[in-house]
Amino acid sequence: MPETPLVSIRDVANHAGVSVGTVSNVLNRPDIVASATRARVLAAITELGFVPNDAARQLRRGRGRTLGLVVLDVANPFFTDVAKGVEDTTGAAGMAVIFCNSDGDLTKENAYLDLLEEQRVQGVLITPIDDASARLHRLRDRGVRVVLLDRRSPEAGVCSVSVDDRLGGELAMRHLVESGHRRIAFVGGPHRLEQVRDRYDGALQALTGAGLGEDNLRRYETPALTVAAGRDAAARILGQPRRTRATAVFCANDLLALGTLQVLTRQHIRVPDDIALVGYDDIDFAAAAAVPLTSVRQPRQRLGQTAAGLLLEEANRPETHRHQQVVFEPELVVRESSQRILTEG
Amino acid sequence: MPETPLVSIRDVANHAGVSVGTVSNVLNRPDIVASATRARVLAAITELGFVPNDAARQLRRGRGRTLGLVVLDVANPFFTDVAKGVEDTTGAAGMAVIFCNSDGDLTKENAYLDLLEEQRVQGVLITPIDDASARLHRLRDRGVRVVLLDRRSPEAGVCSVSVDDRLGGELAMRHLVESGHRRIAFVGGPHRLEQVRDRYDGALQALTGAGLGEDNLRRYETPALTVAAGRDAAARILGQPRRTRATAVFCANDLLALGTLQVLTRQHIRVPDDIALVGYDDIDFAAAAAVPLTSVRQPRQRLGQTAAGLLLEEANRPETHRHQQVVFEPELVVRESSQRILTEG
DNA sequence: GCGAGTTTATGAAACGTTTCACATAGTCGC
DNA sequence: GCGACTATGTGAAACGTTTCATAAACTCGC
Repeated sequence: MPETPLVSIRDVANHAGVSVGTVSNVLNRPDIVASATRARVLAAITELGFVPNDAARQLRRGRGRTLGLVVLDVANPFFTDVAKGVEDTTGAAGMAVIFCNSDGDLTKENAYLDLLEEQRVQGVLITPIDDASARLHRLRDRGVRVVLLDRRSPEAGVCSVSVDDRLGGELAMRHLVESGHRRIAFVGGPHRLEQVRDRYDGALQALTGAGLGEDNLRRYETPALTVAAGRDAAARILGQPRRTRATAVFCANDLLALGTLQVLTRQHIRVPDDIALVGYDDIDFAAAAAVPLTSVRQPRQRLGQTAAGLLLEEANRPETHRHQQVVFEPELVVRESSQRILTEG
Repeated sequence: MPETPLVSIRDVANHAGVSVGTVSNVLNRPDIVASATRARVLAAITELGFVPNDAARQLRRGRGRTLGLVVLDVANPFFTDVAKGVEDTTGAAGMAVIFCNSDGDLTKENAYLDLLEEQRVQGVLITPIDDASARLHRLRDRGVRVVLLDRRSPEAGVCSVSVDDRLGGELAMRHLVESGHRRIAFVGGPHRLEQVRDRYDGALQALTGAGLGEDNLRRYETPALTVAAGRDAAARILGQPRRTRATAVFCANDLLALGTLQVLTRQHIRVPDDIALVGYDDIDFAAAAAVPLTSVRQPRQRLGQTAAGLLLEEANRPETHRHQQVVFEPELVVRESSQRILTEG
């Protein structure tokens, strides 16, 4: 297959009998060129099948038309919903998203950040694995705009869009405590993820708020926030002697909860009668689970839209842009997995 | 925030006391430069924090380091698993993926293809909405490599990686017929999606193979392959008088099946006793559903890996590359949603 | 210590745009 | 019919790389 020699702006110019500058003007500021010429150039463009080369434009302009989105796990519907939000906003602005999956692996995260930097993206939306402030600062210093996603920025110099994870943990735990549970398991990890820590801290706070203590909450750390990790954690919980075993489980996300639920069901542990279960994120599948899952809902799509919006604003109006930390509030959605079914009462 | 003047290959050259050509050589063919010089250049690179500009490289070389992936629905775990497979392969090759979500909308699909063309991507992996052969041909003629994903190419000139959807439909339907069902509903759409048509055709074929006819299969067309569309379809099915209502439902994918299941459960229709249910894709959530879902499994991740592999091969060794149509075989995974539970028998 | 060969480095051209200072031609008021 | 505008178009420089023909400096064998 012979590489077809691509047609450039120069070919278009020749074909239309104008200069290259004029063709460029037709493309970028059509209003300043006389309508007759404009029509002629446009005709030449379609006739030759000209497609502008974004690399050349980018080289000249300094930055490209893409932005990077770095998430912890593509397979997690939470992130795909966020991605959808991002895409809503960028698509409307004619920009493209380079989608990167760090998979919770610092090496991959760094590799992708390098790559995005080489692409001279407009900016990066990232849910970092750890605080990584050094790395992110370096990015910023090189002119790459950064917006933290699902993570609150500790400093004023960076935009961030997040959900109040402490509050979310608090809501979940308060609900369990009010349902009478006193031996509760927290499933989540790795601990270096801020979301996990915050949700745990929130849970603890609800506990002490109710006059209970740290010994009412047993923590099961997982290596990742996945269904498989949830299954493992459930096995560990069930390894406890029945009399001291937790009567309720709060999982740091829905995937963990679904994994946990699978194991419980398979072992004929009744949910919620024997063990109550609460997840986090309220992904669409939570409601469709074996036992519909109580979960803490986050505005996933809005998270993405807002983050992309902040980035675009920073890119397009740097002079008026003020960095801001947007924090959404989560909401507890109670379903069957955490409350006795009424018909049985 | 002042745009930091980025450091270029020329700055590195000056700093290291060599020519720009040499720096470029260090970057691209380190073996041909003397190790002392190489070390000096490398030192200068880290010292100045030099990051190569991929746009410039791309401009010179003709094509970039990215490829496009266009899917029908980001929110569908089937596609995120495929994407993960793609990423496995491209990541290892140091390439980036521009992830595009056509959302089943032809306008969006076209917009993204334009954008990818302007980016001068190495190639495009796409699950097209319709056959769109004209559009894809134009792409090919302009030197953009195309690999069809989850869709068999009708012509020899294009690589494709797919799963035998007719066979999948056949497996599902044969299973239901053998379980004694005679009034079966097919839920799926839109009809212009080839996957949907093939799965339906396969189902029909199993039916006639069993000596039954088209009137045993009632079709419920959906506007999309989503959970919400599944809920609507279920409502329509339940709108039928009980005596003529289907006793089994075959859904063109798992999202539809999960939506259907939700409605059935909420209406206290027992699955599988009152209505049996079979899905398609065997996404991870199928096994974790309210009633574990019988489904037709596809090698999702391998689909992505293979497609990306073919594209890279075509890009790197165009002379030896032969276009091929890879077709995987699906596999029926029987779970509770389609068979009476033994303990009840 | 010379010619042939090898290794290593150089510098300029080219890639396809955008941008900007400048040229040209037309319009207007008087 | 002149000066001052305005509207429109031009052409070359610049962006940061890669590549390639060529130069310079070594290394041999004799």
